[in-house]
Amino acid sequence: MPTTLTIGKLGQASGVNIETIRYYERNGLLPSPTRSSSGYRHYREDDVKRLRFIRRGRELGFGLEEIRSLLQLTDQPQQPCDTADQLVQKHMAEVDARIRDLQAIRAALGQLAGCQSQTAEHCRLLEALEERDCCIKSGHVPD
Amino acid sequence: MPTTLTIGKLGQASGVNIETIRYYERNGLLPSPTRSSSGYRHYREDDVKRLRFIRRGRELGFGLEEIRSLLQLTDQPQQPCDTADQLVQKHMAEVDARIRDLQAIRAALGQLAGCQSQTAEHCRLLEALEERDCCIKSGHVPD
DNA sequence: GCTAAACCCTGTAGCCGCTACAGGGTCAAG
DNA sequence: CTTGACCCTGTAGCGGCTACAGGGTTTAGC
Repeated sequence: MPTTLTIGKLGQASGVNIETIRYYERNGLLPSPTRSSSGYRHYREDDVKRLRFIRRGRELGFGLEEIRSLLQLTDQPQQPCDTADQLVQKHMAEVDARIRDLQAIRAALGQLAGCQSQTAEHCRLLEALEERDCCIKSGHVPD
Repeated sequence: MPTTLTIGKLGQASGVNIETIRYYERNGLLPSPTRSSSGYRHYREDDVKRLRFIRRGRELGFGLEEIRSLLQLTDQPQQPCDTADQLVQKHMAEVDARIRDLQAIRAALGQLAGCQSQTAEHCRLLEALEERDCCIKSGHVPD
């Protein structure tokens, strides 16, 4: 059983795409691994951990810069962790705002859906987009 | 009072950034306007309407391709509008899914927030990211 | 008439977080 | 010894803008 992994194996073990792994390396989220004589990357178990950490952070909606900060904290276990908590709080507020925005959009769409008109001329959606001043409050545009 | 608008005035009237207006023109959402002898764009009232239409569509979270379809419908008022309604339904389902994803994330964050640990070593967030298998169900990564 | 500021033009590059090539080299199984 | 699966680098694309750089034009005030 090998103690090192090729990038393909690392991808399998961590659930992260190979191209994404190389991307993380370029961006300094993952340290440059050792190389074989032919230039192949060789990873260790630590890298699997680190990559999983990143993946879970992404699943929670953290940006890569935020994840970078969190990784820095794990690298220095004696550091105070209040910055981590602040990060969570801030992110949570953003998620909440995002949910509210989407719920407003959802409500507006609900009003527009189910148009019974046969032609575009009197379609509820099209009229709403053409004529109303604004359907939703938030200035934030999603997606 | 002029019947035509410069791009700056159009931007003000429609609430859309000048650079964005030019971007929409490049992408065929807005027709190429007439030009003055010195090459300045000159717009008509119709363009304000069209641009507002686009802006409202964006505020509802539609993509530019979807908005393109909707604009096509408004250009042909005799067309049936069921495609518009299908578009709304589809988009609404996506918004719903997105809201559910974010609520799952929000719940997971709520569990992690408020860590009382002093050091990163035993921080709740960092431990969660390092050790747990997966915090949330959806494979979809947001933002 | 002249100058300065405010506007307009084109074209290109950057943002985020990947993803998808092209065009090569390497390694392991049969 | 070949075939296929893997790996490498570098670059370009996605969406939906936004931000320049480096120019030209118009307008307001003196």
